[in-house]
Amino acid sequence: MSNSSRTTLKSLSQKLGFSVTTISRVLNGKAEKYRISKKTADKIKQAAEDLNFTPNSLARGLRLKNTHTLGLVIPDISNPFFASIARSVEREARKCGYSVILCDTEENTNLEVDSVQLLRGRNVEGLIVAPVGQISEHLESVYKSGLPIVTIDRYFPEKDLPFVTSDNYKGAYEAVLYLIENGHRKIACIRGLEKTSPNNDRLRGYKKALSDNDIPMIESLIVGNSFGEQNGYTEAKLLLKGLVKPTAIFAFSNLISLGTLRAIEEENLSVPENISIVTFDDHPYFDYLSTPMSTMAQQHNEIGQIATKIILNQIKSKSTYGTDGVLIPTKLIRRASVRRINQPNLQREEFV
Amino acid sequence: MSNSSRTTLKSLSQKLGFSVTTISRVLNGKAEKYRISKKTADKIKQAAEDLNFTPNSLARGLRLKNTHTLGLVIPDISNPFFASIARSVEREARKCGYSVILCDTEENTNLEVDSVQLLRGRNVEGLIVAPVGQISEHLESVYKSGLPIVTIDRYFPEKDLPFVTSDNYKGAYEAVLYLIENGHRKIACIRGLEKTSPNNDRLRGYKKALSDNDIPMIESLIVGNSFGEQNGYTEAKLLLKGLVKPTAIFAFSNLISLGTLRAIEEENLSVPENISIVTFDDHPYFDYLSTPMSTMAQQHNEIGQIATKIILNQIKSKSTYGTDGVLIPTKLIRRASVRRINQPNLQREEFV
DNA sequence: TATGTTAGAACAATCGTTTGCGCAATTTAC
DNA sequence: GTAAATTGCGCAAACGATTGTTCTAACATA
Repeated sequence: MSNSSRTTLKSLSQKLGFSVTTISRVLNGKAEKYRISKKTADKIKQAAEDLNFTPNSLARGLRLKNTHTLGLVIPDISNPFFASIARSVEREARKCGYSVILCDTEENTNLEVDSVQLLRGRNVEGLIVAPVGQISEHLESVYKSGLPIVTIDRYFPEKDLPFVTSDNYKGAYEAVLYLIENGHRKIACIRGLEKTSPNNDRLRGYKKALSDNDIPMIESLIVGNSFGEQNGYTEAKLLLKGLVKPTAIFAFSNLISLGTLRAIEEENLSVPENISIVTFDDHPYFDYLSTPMSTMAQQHNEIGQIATKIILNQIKSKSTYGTDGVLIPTKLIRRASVRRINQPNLQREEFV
Repeated sequence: MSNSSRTTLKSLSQKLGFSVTTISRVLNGKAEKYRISKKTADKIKQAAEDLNFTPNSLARGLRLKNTHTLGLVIPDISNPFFASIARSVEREARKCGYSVILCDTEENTNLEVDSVQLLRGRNVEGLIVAPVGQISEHLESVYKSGLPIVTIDRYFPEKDLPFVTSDNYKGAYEAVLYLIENGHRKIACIRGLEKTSPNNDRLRGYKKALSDNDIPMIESLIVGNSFGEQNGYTEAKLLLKGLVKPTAIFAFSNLISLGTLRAIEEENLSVPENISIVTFDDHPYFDYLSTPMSTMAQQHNEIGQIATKIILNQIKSKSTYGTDGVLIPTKLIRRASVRRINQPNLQREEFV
C-alpha cells in the first residue's frame, strides 16, 4: 500500500543472486561474524543504498519480538504542561531509537482504559501514563503483566506503580511559606481535582506550612475541586465575597489562577494591591500578564526525560524498576503577584 | 517481552483442539462464511475472551499489509498551536481505529527528513506534516511514492502537495483592515520565518490591505524574520526607536507579539494608548494579558480534523487526493489592544 | 451400490526478517 | 597426498495471523 513495490530482502536477493540470509547479515553488520567476503558485502550494501532499502519493521518486530515503540497516554495534549512533557519524552525516546504513540484521553477514565488496552495490543514495549488519576486497576494490571510502566504527574500512593512527579508537597509548602514570609496569614487555597495525588500533596504542603508557622487553618478558605479555569473563577468569586477575606490565594494550577484573575478583575480589585496570588506550574505567558504571576514551576522536561529513561532502562534490563517513585523538585519563581504586607492582620476575631 | 506468554492463535488451538485457521476465522467473524458450527464458534469465542486474546498487530499487519497507524510530524509540540492540532488529529484518527506516532522535529529540517524516513520505515499508512517549511523534496518523494501525505500550516505553492492551512492571506488582510478602520495608517508588520507560506501569505495580505486603502507602504516598517519571541522583541525595540514611528503593529505570530509586548513595556509605553497591536493566532492567555490582545485566530481543531479526514479518505479509497489544498478561514477576535485613532496622522512628510 | 452434495474443519502458503545449523570448496597442516 | 581447518555462503524454521484450497466424513440421491 505504502508503495507499489518496496525493496525487500527478497527483491535484493533476486537482483544480486545472493541469498536472503546473506543479505540480511550484511545489512545488519554481521558480515564478519558470518565470514562474508568484503567484496560480497560491498556489493550488497551498495545495492541496498541504491534501491533505498528499509527493513520492514513489522516483519522485523515480529521476528525479534520488539517494536521499539513506547506508548504515551496523556489527559490533554493541548495543556502546555503535558505538551512539554510529550516533547521531552519524544526527544529522549528518539535518542534511543524508540518512537512514541500518543494517546489523548481527554481527561476521561474510560478513554484511558481503552488507550492502555490499545497500546498493549500494539505491542508497545513500555508505557508512560499521566493518569486521569482516580482509578488505577488497569495500570496495575499492566505492571503485573511485566510490561514496563511509569506514571507521571499523578500517582497512586498505596499502589505498586513507579512514578515520576513534581515534589508537590514541598512545592506547596514553599509556595505558602513565601506568602507567609511576606506577611500573609489569611491564605486561601483553591484546590484541584479531589483524590488526585497532586491535589492531596499540595494540600498537605499548604496545611503543614500554616501549622509550622502557627497560623490557624480556616476551613472556609480551603475551596475548589477541579484544576480548570472555571473552578478558579467561581471559587475566587465566592472567596472575595465571603466573610473571611483572604489577603492571598494559593492556586493549585495555572488554569485555576487564570480564573482567579478573571474573578478579581471583575470585582474591580487588583493584584497584588488588594490580593496576592501564588500558583502552581509556570507558563510562558506568566511574564506578560497584567500582573506577572509568581509561581511554583514544575520541571516539565525533567519529568518527561526521567520517566522515559526509567522505562528504557527497564526495557534494556528486562526487569521492572522496583516500585520506586521519583520526586522532581519545583522552583519558586518570584514575579509581581505577591505583595509584602507589613501591617499584621489584626482582625483576629474572624479566626474562630 | 511484554508478556511471559501472551495468548496466540496457536496457544488457543492447542488448548481447544481446533486448528489455528478455524480459530482465526471465528474470531474475525467469518464463521458463517466458512460454515463453522455455532457450537464450535461459541467455544472459541468464550476461550478467547477468557484468555484475553488480542491478535498480535505485527503479525497481522505483516500479513495484511496495514498498520492502522498515521505519522504526525510537528516542529514543536510544546507550541499550543501545534498541540491543539495534535489533539484533533489524534482524536479523529482514533475514531477510525488509527493510532498516531508523534515526531517532534524541533524546527530542524534535518530532523524532519529523518522523521519522515523513520515513519516510512514504520509502515505508517499516512503522513501529516507541519513542515519546517524551507525544503520539500523529502515530502514530494513521499507523495510520489503513493503514500498519502498532507502538509498543514505551511505549504509549498509551486509543489504538488495537498495541504490544509489557515487562509493566511485573507486573515492578514482583515487584520490590517481592522487597524485601518480604526484610523491607523502607519502600520508596521513584524514578519515570521522567510520563505514560508504563512509568512508570505500574511505579507501579501498586509500589502494588499494597505494598497486597497491607498496607504503608502513604508519599507522600514516591514521587519523581522522569525516566528519567535526574540524576533518580536528585537524588531519592536528598533521600530520604537526608528525614524518612522508606527501607531500600530501587526505581529505575524503570538510569540512575536509577546516579544513586542516586552519591548513596549521596557520602553515605558503602553498598549493601546501609545501603540496598537494585532497579532496572528489566538492563545488562551490572551484574555489575561496586561492588555488583552486582539488577534486573528486560527481554527486549530478544524485544521487537524480536516487534514486527518483527507488522509483517511485517501487510505480508504487507495487513491491520492489530487493536489488540492484546503484553506480554513480565520476569525478576528477583538480585544483591547487596538485603539481608535480619530486624529488622522498628519506627519505626511515622513512618508518619503 | 455408485455417485453427488454438503457441512465442518484442516493444510499449507504467505507476509519480510532473523538465525542455528549445515555444506561445499578452498586452504593449511603434517 | 590426505586429513583437518577455514572460508563463504545457503537451507529452512520461526515469529503470529490470514486465506485459497483441499480433505473427510456423513448424508442424500439415483
